[in-house]
Amino acid sequence: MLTIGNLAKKTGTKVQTIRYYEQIGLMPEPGRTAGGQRRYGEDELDRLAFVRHARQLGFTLEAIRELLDLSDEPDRSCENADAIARRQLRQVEQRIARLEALRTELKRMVRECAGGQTADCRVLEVLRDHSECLTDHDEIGA
Amino acid sequence: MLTIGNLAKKTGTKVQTIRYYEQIGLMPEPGRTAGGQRRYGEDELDRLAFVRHARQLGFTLEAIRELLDLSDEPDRSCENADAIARRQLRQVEQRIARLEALRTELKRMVRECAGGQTADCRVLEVLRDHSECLTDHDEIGA
DNA sequence: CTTGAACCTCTAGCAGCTGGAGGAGGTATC
DNA sequence: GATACCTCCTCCAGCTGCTAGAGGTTCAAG
Repeated sequence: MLTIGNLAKKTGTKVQTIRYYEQIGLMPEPGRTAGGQRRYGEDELDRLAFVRHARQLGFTLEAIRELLDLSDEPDRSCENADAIARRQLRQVEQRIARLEALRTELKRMVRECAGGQTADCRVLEVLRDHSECLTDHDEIGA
Repeated sequence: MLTIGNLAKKTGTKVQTIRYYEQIGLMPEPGRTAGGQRRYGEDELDRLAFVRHARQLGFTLEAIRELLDLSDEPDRSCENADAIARRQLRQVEQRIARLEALRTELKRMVRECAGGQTADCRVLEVLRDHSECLTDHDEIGA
């Protein structure tokens, strides 16, 4: 039986985060000691590891919820899980493409900085003059 | 003189966002009509365009605040602006590297999905078994 | 002068946590 | 059995960067 602190250590999660997952229903309510402290078993450890791994892969908590539901029904088709993973892959690829455009522009800004005074600073100038850039990469929400 | 709605249109910003920027001190308090509606001039248009452009490049509002301060003092050295841009570039590059690692792993997951039942689903299996992965890319905060 | 769009303020909410206050539980040692 | 000390508990507030809605006012066109 693991305390919440030990579970946190084993999975590289913060204690607060585990309680948060419980609160939003991503983790089950665990057993408690007489004094009211949470105690966890192997099942919970596995589940949390799954969640954390999926988070590291960038899945949203909602997507993870779906994946957990799927993995609770071993007889169902794999298609759904596959679709979720593909969607995630597409999103990652979009983000990479956007970031690469940003990188290009940032590199240009930095390269052209002559190290003079801010009045002539390319960095500031580029930011001021929107027309110099490729415009259509809408980061911001990324 | 621009209404907030027109300013929003010209800069591709939402009205609410402009008011939010004012609230956090990123945009100045503009003049008002007798009835209390905001009216903007060229200065504010330029400033907002600067902010939006920097946001599209992924700068945080804090970084933008610094850049705005710098560009208000044309005599100061360009070094600071350059440092901020370089920092941003580094961050973008790190994010790209992380996302590329994720892409690799997601591709592997998806490629190996045989389309069977969830009991044998590679997608779920990979998420369950942490040992199969390269571990050290800690997305999550990205 | 009337209409209707655009404006106003204020509050609350989103994701995904993180941190702190103030207090109780658990365990090792004396 | 007492003491010390760490971990645990709940509850609430805050972070970034907006976005949405309620409920009411102003402005410009016709």
